[in-house]
Amino acid sequence: MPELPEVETVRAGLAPAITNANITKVEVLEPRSLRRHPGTVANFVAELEGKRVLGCVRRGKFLWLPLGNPEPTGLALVGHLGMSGQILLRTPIFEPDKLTRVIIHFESAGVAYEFRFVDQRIFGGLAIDHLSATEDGRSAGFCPEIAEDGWINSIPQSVAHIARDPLDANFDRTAVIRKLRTKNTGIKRALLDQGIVSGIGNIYADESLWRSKLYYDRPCSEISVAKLNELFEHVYEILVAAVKQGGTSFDEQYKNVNGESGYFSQTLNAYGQTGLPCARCGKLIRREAWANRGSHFCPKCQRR
DNA sequence: ATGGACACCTGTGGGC
DNA sequence: TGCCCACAGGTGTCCA
Repeated sequence: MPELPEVETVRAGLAPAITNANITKVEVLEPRSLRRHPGTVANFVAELEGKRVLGCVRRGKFLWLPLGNPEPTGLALVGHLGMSGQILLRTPIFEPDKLTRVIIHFESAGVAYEFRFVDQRIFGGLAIDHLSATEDGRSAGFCPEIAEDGWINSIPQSVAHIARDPLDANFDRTAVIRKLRTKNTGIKRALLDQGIVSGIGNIYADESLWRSKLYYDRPCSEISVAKLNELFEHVYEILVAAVKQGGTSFDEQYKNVNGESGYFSQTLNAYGQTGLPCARCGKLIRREAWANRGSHFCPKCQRR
C-alpha cells in the first residue's frame, strides 16, 4: 500500500513524539509480523525494552529507529509497511485498533504512548538490525530533525541494497539517468526497481509516466536524457505534492499516525482512473494487466 | 541481465 | 445469503 509519500507522512508524524523516547514494554500479538527479525520474539522484545529511541529515519519505503542505551548501540528497529501496514500513535486509554500486530509502549517527556503496528495482510514487518556506515559516509536517509552525526550516517544492513530516493539530499539524478540509459527494460519496471531509485510504487509510477506522456513499457535505453530529466522532474514534483497532502488514501488501508487519511487521491490522473476521461485529452484511461498488477495510462497521450 | 511466476497474507466488493 | 473470483500503495526468491 504505502509508497514514499505515505511512509514519509508516517515518519514525520512519528519523529517528534518518539525521538528521545524510552521504550518501556513491547507486546507481540502476531509473530508473523517479525518474519524478518533474525532472532526470536523474546529476543526482539529484550532488544527494545529499556532502550532509548534516537530518531526516525526513512529511505524509500523503509523506516528505522536507531536505538540507544542511552548511547547509540549500533542497532535499529527497522520497519516496512508492506501493502497494508500502518503505525498509529495512541495514548493507552485509546480504544484498541483492529489488526494490531505489535505494540511498543514508550514514554516521551513523561507521557505514556503506544506505537501500534497495524497490518492487515502481514506483508510488512518489524525487525532489529545492525547499523553500518554508508558507503559514501553521508546521511543514510531522510531525517530533517537531526543534524549530521554518527548514527545518521549509518544504515541497517537489510536496507543497504535500497537506492536513495528522490527526496534524499544526496540523491544523484544524473547518475540514475546514466544508469537507466544502459537498460533495455521498460521504464516502469525501472522506476519500481528499488535498487535504482527507491520510494516509487505503482501509484506514483503511473502518475509520473502519465505526466511525462511516456508509455510504461517503453525501453529505458531509447528514452532521451532530456526526457528522462523531465520524467524525474515530474517524479519529484508529484512526490512533494503528495507528501504535502498527507499521501494517497482510498480505503481504510492508509492512515497517518493519528489515523487520518491523506487526500492526494483527488489529484490522481491515471492510477485507479480506468474508464474515466484523461484530464489532458479526454480519451478514456486504460488499465492493462502487467507484472501481476495493473498499469494505468492514457492510450492517446502515452503511445507505445 | 531480464522478466515471469509465485510466495507471503487478509479483506472487500462485484457478479451470479 | 452464500460462494467464487478479481483485486489491492510491496518485496524477495527462484527459475527459465
